[in-house]
Amino acid sequence: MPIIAVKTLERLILYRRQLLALFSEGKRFVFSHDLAAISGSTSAKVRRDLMEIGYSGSTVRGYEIKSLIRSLGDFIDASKPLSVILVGAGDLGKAIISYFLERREKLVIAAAFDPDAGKTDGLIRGCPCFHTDRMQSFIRENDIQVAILAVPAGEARAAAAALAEAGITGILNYAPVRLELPDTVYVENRDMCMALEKTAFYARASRERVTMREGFS
Amino acid sequence: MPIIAVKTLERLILYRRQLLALFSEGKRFVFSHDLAAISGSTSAKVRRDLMEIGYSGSTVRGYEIKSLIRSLGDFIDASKPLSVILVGAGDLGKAIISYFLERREKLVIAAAFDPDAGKTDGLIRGCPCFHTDRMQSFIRENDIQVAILAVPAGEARAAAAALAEAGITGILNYAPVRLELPDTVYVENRDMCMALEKTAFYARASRERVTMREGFS
DNA sequence: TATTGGTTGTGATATTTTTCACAGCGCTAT
DNA sequence: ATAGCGCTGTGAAAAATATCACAACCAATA
Ligand SMILES: NC(=O)c1ccc[n+]([C@@H]2O[C@H](COP(=O)([O-])OP(=O)(O)OC[C@H]3O[C@@H](n4cnc5c(N)ncnc54)[C@H](O)[C@@H]3O)[C@@H](O)[C@H]2O)c1
Ligand SMILES: NC(=O)c1ccc[n+]([C@@H]2O[C@H](COP(=O)([O-])OP(=O)(O)OC[C@H]3O[C@@H](n4cnc5c(N)ncnc54)[C@H](O)[C@@H]3O)[C@@H](O)[C@H]2O)c1
Repeated sequence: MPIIAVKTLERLILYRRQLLALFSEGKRFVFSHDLAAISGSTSAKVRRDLMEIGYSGSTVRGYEIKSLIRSLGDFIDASKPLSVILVGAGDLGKAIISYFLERREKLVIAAAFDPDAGKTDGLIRGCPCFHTDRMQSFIRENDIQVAILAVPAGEARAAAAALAEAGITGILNYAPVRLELPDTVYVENRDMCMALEKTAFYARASRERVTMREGFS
Repeated sequence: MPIIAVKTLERLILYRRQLLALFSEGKRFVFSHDLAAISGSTSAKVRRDLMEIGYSGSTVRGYEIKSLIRSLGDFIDASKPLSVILVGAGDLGKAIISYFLERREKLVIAAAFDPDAGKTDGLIRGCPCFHTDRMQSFIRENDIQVAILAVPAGEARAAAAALAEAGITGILNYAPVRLELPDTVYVENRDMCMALEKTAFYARASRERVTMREGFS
């Protein structure tokens, strides 16, 4: 039912990044197997993924990087540059703001919101930070669709509900909490504990594999 | 070929978290459909996932939470509590340290490493922070397997290579860079830009879906 | 004791995603 | 010309993952 598979979208986003790097290195064309190699994919997958967005290359030169980047952008990005808001200007929130300042992408953090009086109505590294009271009206007035949620776990559900009520349709959630929201809101969970547990699991598996191999040699 | 599917592992980790919450609420038994509801899964998937780790419940009471948590732990966790190191004590790194201080999990950050003289040989919120020079010997002496990588993009490749050389088998990578490492090292990428682009994409899709539905009603 | 009701564990089936493999193409070199 | 090469686009097969659906189970109840 979804127009495109999640995994395909992730790869498309990755391809675009790698293509931008290639382009800035002066490359103008790329073959599916090269793009695969630098993206950790396979040539067949690359070709299939690009087929998905209706892009065609040449059998002789491969894909023209510039136009492919444009096609990927047409597919991935919104027509207008997208504003997002940050909810929760704690340690993580501040790190996110400073991270986004460096990068000049299509995605910009329009404002941050935090109930803590010490931080409100000021600027965090150039990004305006308002009191949470003003969050919903800001979303409505500026037609914000996406929010990054970096509030304490105990606050996450309530904050997410407020976001959904104000019309947000996508939440990037850093709190280790499952948000239960109407399915009009897309939630992407970035749970650090989960990521670390997963990494630890495969680290262990990897080490055991190596140990086993040594046993054979 | 992998002993367990990635997605299954992710769900198992999630189940455990939800079960811990249920247990602390005083619940002692849970049915597959309840666990599914709070984990965003389905009852069939829950049952299959638990089958995967060889856990059995009762048809009458469901699963006994305490023993299920134990079984999940046996499967997911290492036998000893696992130490991880943090590489790069910048904004993100510091946020990660303070995050892990709050939580008392099986996973502990043993030390941080940063080449910046202003931070070295000191403590960051109680976590020892050493100069990068000492990183490899620390890994070897303490038999560290897992590292969290939060260095600037330009440094990521070199830092990852150093980690791999010292024997790290799992890297949780926050830099927006694809690491090319021998396949003895498991790499989990947590690319924030990718996450945000993905969220924005589905936010847009969701909004369009809603708009379309309104058109029908 | 027999019936009911609601659950698990799991074969069987359906769907999704990946991989295979090759026809067909356009450039190059002869 | 035309043969050869190495690539793309894609149908078809395979593999991975999710879903269905039901026998077997057991406590509660009549
Ligand atoms: N620090 C990390 O590296 C890290 C990593 C992964 C996940 N997380 C999660 O991200 C969240 C934030 O982490 P942190 O370390 O920045 O915590 P923090 O306590 O430093 O910051 C949380 C901020 O949210 C604000 N806040 C509280 N309620 C709010 C509300 N209703 N609306 C808006 N803002 C509100 C607080 O005033 C505070 O400034 C937590 O849920 C944490 O579990 C953190
Ligand atoms: N800040 C965020 O929220 C955020 C989010 C996603 C991804 N990232 C990525 O995470 C990384 C770190 O982000 P940040 O905001 O903390 O950057 P930062 O510049 O604040 O911190 C980077 C730290 O790494 C240290 N460092 C440099 N080279 C090193 C090396 N070889 N070994 C160990 N440490 C080294 C620096 O001294 C600095 O303290 C970047 O790659 C960034 O793109 C950051």
